[in-house]
Amino acid sequence: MKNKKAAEILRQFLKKGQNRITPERFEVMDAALDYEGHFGADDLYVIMKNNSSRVSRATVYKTLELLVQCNLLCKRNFGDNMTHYESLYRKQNHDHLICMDCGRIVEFPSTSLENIPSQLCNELGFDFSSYSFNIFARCKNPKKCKYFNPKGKNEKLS
Amino acid sequence: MKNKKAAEILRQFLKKGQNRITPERFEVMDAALDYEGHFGADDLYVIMKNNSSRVSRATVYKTLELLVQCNLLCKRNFGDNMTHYESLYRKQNHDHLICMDCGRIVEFPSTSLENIPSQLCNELGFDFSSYSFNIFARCKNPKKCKYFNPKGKNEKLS
DNA sequence: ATTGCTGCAAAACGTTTGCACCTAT
DNA sequence: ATAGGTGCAAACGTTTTGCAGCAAT
Repeated sequence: MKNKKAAEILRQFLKKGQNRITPERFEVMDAALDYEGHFGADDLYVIMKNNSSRVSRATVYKTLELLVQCNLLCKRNFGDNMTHYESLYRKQNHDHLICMDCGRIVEFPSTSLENIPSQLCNELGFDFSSYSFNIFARCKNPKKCKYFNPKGKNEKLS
Repeated sequence: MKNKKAAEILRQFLKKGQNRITPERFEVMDAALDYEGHFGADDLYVIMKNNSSRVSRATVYKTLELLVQCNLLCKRNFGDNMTHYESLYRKQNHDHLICMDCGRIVEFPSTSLENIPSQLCNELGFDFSSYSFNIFARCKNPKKCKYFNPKGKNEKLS
């Protein structure tokens, strides 16, 4: 177990519920927290398999949900109909700009929004939970962008 | 054809490309623009089928993309891994609050954000295309909410 | 006549589920 | 001993694709 502090958070969370403390869950946690950037559940499964882990796809998917519940991860949706996860552990608040040409994801601090979401919830009579703010844009010079993806894989984003 | 002005927009758009002007495309356009609120591509297909249309699923999916391209529709992603479409025709700019208990979608004007997205694109060296701003929240009193969904269908949203 | 569009069914994709076996409690 | 978790494969729901026939240009 590489992330001891996070492991303690997970352990406490599992104890609180009726959840069992299993090695597989910590294995998934380590892989998830070590991942740089945003990943899909299946990506992580493949990575773990390539590192000769024996966890199953089902366990990876279920454990990621647990990690979201205890705030070690968060979910993101960038419009490509798959769930992206991202470590929240030791990270500051930020939002995302997605390049529609090359698929690059640029993070920027959320300062511009600050307390707009919770304020709006109050006005509308809701309890704030979370928000997502994504900007979709294009490299100023896609041809010269080293990430340029001529297939336009992310064309469908919006 | 019910929406004559929109039909003209679509017609011009199709002519500009190498696209053909077919009755099916106008049929999908009418169904889409007449829909109140957000809909999935398959929802629309089923509705059209129930109204004894002969369009195929493939045509509905493809035509919706065309309608997005000519700005009659826009895509939304609320985190449930399916694409929601919404008419842009005669609608003002707004964002969405999604209730995680009952799934209700509340629209509110985008005034609070205004020009933040395009400003940020400039700073980061991108050409602004679009943005999405979703707030996830819960009814202050879910038990009394007439939309209350005890199954928590939208629990996975974030 | 040509090329793009249609409908259909099959495939693809990410994700969830059912179940027999296993293991933490 | 008994919930709850695991791995596997099958099922799921949404979306895309291949293809033969059709229709707009």
